[in-house]
Amino acid sequence: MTVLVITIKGVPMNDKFFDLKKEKQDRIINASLKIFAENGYKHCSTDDIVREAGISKGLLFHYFGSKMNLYEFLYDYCVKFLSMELKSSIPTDEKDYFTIMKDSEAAKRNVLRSYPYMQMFINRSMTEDDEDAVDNTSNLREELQSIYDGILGQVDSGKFRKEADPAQVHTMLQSTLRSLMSDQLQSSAFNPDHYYSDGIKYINMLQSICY
Amino acid sequence: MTVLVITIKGVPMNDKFFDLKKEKQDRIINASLKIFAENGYKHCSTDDIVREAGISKGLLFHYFGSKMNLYEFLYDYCVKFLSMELKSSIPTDEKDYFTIMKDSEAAKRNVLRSYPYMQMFINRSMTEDDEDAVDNTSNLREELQSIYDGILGQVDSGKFRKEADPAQVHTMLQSTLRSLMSDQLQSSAFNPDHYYSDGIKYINMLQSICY
DNA sequence: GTTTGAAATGACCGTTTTGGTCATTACTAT
DNA sequence: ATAGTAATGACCAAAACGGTCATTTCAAAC
Repeated sequence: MTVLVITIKGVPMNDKFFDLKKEKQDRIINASLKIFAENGYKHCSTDDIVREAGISKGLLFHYFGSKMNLYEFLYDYCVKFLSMELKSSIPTDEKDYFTIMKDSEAAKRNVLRSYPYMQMFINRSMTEDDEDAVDNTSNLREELQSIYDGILGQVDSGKFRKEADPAQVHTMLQSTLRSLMSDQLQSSAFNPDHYYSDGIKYINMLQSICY
Repeated sequence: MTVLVITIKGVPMNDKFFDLKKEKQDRIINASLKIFAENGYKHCSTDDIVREAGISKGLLFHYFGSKMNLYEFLYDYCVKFLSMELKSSIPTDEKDYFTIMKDSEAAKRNVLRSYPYMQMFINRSMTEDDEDAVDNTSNLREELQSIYDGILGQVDSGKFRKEADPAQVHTMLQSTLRSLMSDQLQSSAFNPDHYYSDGIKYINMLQSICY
């Protein structure tokens, strides 16, 4: 008896996973995201994941079959979830850079409420060094990238004063928000709303000195 | 016959290490810094280090005795090297924030020329999760922190316009420079001077919109 | 309260990797 | 040649790895 089926996206797994209580699904997903995010594919151990999730090792492999399948499932899940939140939070006709970034942060906050380590998982994946892991998620990577590109493509940076280079400002903001999240996730009691309000402060300050 | 002696700083190692050609010393140090920086203490393997350094495993343990001793030696070495460069690059009577940051970047560039992964090693150590590794370097961590605190203590932020909060600006700049370095180290041909000139651009832009 | 089928377990497996050792070899300077 | 140190890498016991499976737990149906 085989328990693996092929999902729409092509990630082999046992669909019975989705019959679990949502809380348990998310506990497994979050534990996996966290351990992968912290150590990368190769140095992430399934023992650590099941310990973090509070489930048995057998169960993890019952649902996902292999470590690589789990990784692919997670990536697919992240791309779907992130793009959904982004699309519903950012109006396609918005052109102001800082407004878009605030909307994007609101989307991020929604993501973090359900999956605190989802953003870190994606961040870490950008420097993934395991060849197989990269190969098996390349299409998903491109899909996510094109969404980000699309959002930035609608920006009109006309309001920037001449001393403020939009590209440099964007790089700075991205770096700042990323390390802000990294720092706050490190601390024991992570709070998405706290992260969000901190992020908005930086965006507002940047806006006030860039316009 | 024991080959381990106690150095001034209290890190047990074989002093004969310093009799090696400087190039070989640095090859071993850089390989160790790189592997530790990429994986953290626990998931860093000595096999990876010797492969990266192009030496035999026996030699590494001949000089450093154990993985933990190597880690402590590296930390000690970094603190000494960083504080030396910082002290010689930043005048104690300089009060302007952006000038100090530029001097600090010049110091960093000098460090990177000899040890490209030194800064990343220290960065990674800030989120080290191995208890023993943290405990055994706690005094060195404090020493380095007090140096950074001292430098920032001499800053007079009077010239900042009211919309630009100095603390927030500093956080942003730190994050930006860190991810700038991280990105460039990722690429195959890392160039300290290239990193430096990129960093200066960000500092200049920030200065022009903060004053 | 018994039956039943799926959910869940964790001891266990073979393999790989780990930090660390040491008998041996290579090299260099007399 | 000789002597002494630099350097090697096969080797070790122990741990960790991804993955399996016989067994147990559990909840719903009768």
